[in-house]
Amino acid sequence: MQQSVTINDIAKELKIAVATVSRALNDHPAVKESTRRAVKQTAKRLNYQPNTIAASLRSGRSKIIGVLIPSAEINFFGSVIHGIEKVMSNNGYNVLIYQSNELYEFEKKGIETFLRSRVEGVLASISKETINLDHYAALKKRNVPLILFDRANDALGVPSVVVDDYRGAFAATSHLIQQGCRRIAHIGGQQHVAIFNQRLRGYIDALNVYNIPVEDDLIVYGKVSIQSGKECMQVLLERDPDAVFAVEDFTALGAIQAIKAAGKKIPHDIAVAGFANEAFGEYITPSLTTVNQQTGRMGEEAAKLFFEILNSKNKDALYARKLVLEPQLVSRESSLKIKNNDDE
Amino acid sequence: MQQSVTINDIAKELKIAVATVSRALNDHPAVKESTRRAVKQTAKRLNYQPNTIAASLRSGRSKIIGVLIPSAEINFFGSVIHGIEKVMSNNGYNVLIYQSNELYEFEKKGIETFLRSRVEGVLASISKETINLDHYAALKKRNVPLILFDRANDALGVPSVVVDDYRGAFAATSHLIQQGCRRIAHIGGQQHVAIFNQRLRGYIDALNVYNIPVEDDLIVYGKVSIQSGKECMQVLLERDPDAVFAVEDFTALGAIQAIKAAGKKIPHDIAVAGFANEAFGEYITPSLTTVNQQTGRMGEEAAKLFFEILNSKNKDALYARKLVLEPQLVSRESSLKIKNNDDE
DNA sequence: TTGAAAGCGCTAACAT
DNA sequence: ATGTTAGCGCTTTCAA
Repeated sequence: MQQSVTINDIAKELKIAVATVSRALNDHPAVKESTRRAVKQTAKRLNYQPNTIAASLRSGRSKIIGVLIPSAEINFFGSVIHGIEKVMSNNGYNVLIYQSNELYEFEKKGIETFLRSRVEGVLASISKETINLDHYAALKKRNVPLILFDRANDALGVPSVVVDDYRGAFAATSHLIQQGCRRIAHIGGQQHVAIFNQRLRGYIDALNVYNIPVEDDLIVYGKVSIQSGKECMQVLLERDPDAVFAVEDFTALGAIQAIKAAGKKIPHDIAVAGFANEAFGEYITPSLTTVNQQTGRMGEEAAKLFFEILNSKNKDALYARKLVLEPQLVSRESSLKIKNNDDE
Repeated sequence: MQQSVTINDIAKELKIAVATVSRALNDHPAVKESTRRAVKQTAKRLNYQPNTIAASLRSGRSKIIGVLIPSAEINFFGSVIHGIEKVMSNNGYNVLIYQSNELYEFEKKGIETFLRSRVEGVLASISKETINLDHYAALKKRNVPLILFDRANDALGVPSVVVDDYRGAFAATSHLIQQGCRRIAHIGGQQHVAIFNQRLRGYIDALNVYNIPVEDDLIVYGKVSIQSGKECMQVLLERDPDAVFAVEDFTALGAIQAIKAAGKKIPHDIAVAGFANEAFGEYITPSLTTVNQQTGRMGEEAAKLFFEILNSKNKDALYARKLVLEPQLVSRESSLKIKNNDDE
């Protein structure tokens, strides 16, 4: 950074007050058209760049929001960032990124960083490891709006954008039933993560609705990874399921590998469904039946929610706000035992 | 944002000067241990949060860097962000994100936003559409270090981190030759994008080294997408190649679809290699031979380069700096005609 | 080792 | 429609 042109320079150049320059630059109505033009012209000529830091300090509005995610390396979050940044940048806001790496300590640090940077809002997805939520409460205390996406937690009482995990799981399980499966296993995730628990519930309720007994033996819990999916499936294979609904796509992928290794045919012997609609699902063999979560839209909606809160007088009214996106079943080869294109 | 605790409050509380508080908080050596402790203690008690905006304005150091990428939705860039953010956050720096959406106008806007935000550096990947590079020169003029990654451009004379696209392409093509292929086609990308051009050159040189004639007929240029890959391959199929090296993985995927649709076997009739090591390549059938670009490391190295420049006296000396990461051939089913695990 | 004071660049009363 | 002025919260000389 070198000493740059300020509004002072422009003011001197035109022999007018800095206040007028400031007003002209910000399109304040009470400024003569001719002055405005003159100011903007010299600004351009001097190659003036507004200093948002100074503006922030004075106005108390940083025009920055913080986005806290587990990892930018995960496709899902990259996609959400994409949606968030799009809306923010359309509204003249900047996006600060912080990754928790699924670690509570980092998450806490991220919130502190945001607070120090005086972000005007935080959009966050809670890390898998996080159980204590006090650091989020700190935001509320300082009146910084918090909006959760995907990994939300109702206990915080903040607005959130989530996909209806329950219904997504219900749809996926129902689909497997409709394909004729009766011994449908489930590979679950960490149950303190709300979305994983809801997917389990959706699975159970779908079985109930179809009067299929829920067998504890057919439910195992893993760590949400390819490797874990493979291991869980190896356990399940001994219990002879005719389908498996995995808590997400990588788990499903591991399950597929285990099933293939065991010499069974998909979907003929065992049908498979995942959750998340990761890119690879479309290209593997067999292609993977899954649930689409509308990631890009999730980011956009979370960003919009932020602006709604920002512009509302009665902020508290919005704290109950919860936007639930409808998940979409994407049925592909891994589950289609019956020739049927209804679901696609 | 509400009126928060400032160092003034702490100073009053302890009846000392704000300067002392500032020094204590920043671990300035010339401050008595007891005062430092007292200050930090009251800071904590009053729930003081430093205001980085004020600090930035005064010190002229924002502790923010800007990252400009085409889209966070693309896995590759998510992965790079991951690496960048990791290093930055370890060094107490924050990361501002801006997406160009591959559009020149957005890219320009991003640089302006960064300049206004007084970022201390910019790490960027040039959009595919960008030909005019003046907006980058503006950074140099204002002494804001620019570091390019992946989509670099030597004409700018700024440090960069890239993968050796030429050698990656050379390795992939050589590998196809070693597998016994002789009529190796290439589906290229937009040739004004340096990395695509280098991949073409790597392909050509590999053929030359092995004394295989380069046939113009076997080279077609696409738009770097699944659909484009498919269309290009359909054209190539009429020219009877026994292998195809695609400029990147999605193009390769499209090519695979076209080859399968034509009833040919991979790799027996036509071997396929891509570039980028996208996640799906490992899971498709046949799994895709490709070139790994070390994305996470690319981000880390770019970030480290920034700190090197920041801490160096002779900044100009570093402007020639170019870090070339060695690409890694990942040979998988789509090209392995010979039983041979040497390359893996 | 500490304090006093200036001021980073801007905005927003208040005054004219 | 424009000018004057007082800071926003912090860091950093300079002085003690």
